[in-house]
Amino acid sequence: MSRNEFTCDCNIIHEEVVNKVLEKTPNEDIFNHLADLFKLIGDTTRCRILFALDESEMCVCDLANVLNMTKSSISHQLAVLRRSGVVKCRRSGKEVYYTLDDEHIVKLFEIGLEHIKHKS
Amino acid sequence: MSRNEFTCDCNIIHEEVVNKVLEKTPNEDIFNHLADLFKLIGDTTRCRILFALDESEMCVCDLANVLNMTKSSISHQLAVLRRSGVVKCRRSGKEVYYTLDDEHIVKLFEIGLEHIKHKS
DNA sequence: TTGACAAGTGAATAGTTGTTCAACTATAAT
DNA sequence: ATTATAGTTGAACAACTATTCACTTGTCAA
Repeated sequence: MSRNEFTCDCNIIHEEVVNKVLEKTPNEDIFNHLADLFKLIGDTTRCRILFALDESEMCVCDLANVLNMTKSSISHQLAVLRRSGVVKCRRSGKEVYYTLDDEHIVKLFEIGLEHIKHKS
Repeated sequence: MSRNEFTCDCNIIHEEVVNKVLEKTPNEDIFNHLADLFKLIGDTTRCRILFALDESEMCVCDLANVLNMTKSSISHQLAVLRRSGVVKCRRSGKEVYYTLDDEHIVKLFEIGLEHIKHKS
């Protein structure tokens, strides 16, 4: 019944602790979603885009100027953010305007900033 | 004085917006640190380790059993987490016991879980 | 309809990263 | 001392990812 029949290469040392923790462990999907969320904001470029959009709605060219990067690069990252549902966009003429579409992102940044202050 | 002399390949469309956002933009280090923090927890294995350690102090073998992974794999990830200062360890006999060492990690997970609930 | 510009996209490249494997060190027990 | 077990570590490999480049699409104005 122990787990080491599979890929773990060692004995259980504290069976009670392991069982208690296993009981409280969320299922795999939860961890995958959590990791995906943090991976999404775990990139300097995407962090800067999201920070910028938190200040103001912006088109791709504006963002490219703020970040001092190419339109293409920004556009690729915006596509990632849009697919994950944290930004949304609307077209107006030739431009496409992006806005934040997730109330949790800003909270995560706030705590992240606290963390940095605390560690430095 | 505009930024497009460098790597940006387009014109500023809304100069006021760009300037306003540029003023409020934190410096590069902040974004690098933020992204590093989220990258750190943006991995399924490290998420699971941190969740487990939030339940109880554990040694490497226990963690390997909980996650059903090899000791080596767990040890590598614990080294990453330790270098970043989010876990600490103490040796007792042959075993090395790890604990959470960062009050912000749990908060980040809480908001992350809210996000997931909200989106599903 | 033609030209100009904003934006999106697929393929390629370069850099990064997680796991495995095979050592190795550290500690305890016989 | 020898053996066994816990844990660490460096190198190698595979998988992933961010940016670049070239091209395409969409929209507006002349």
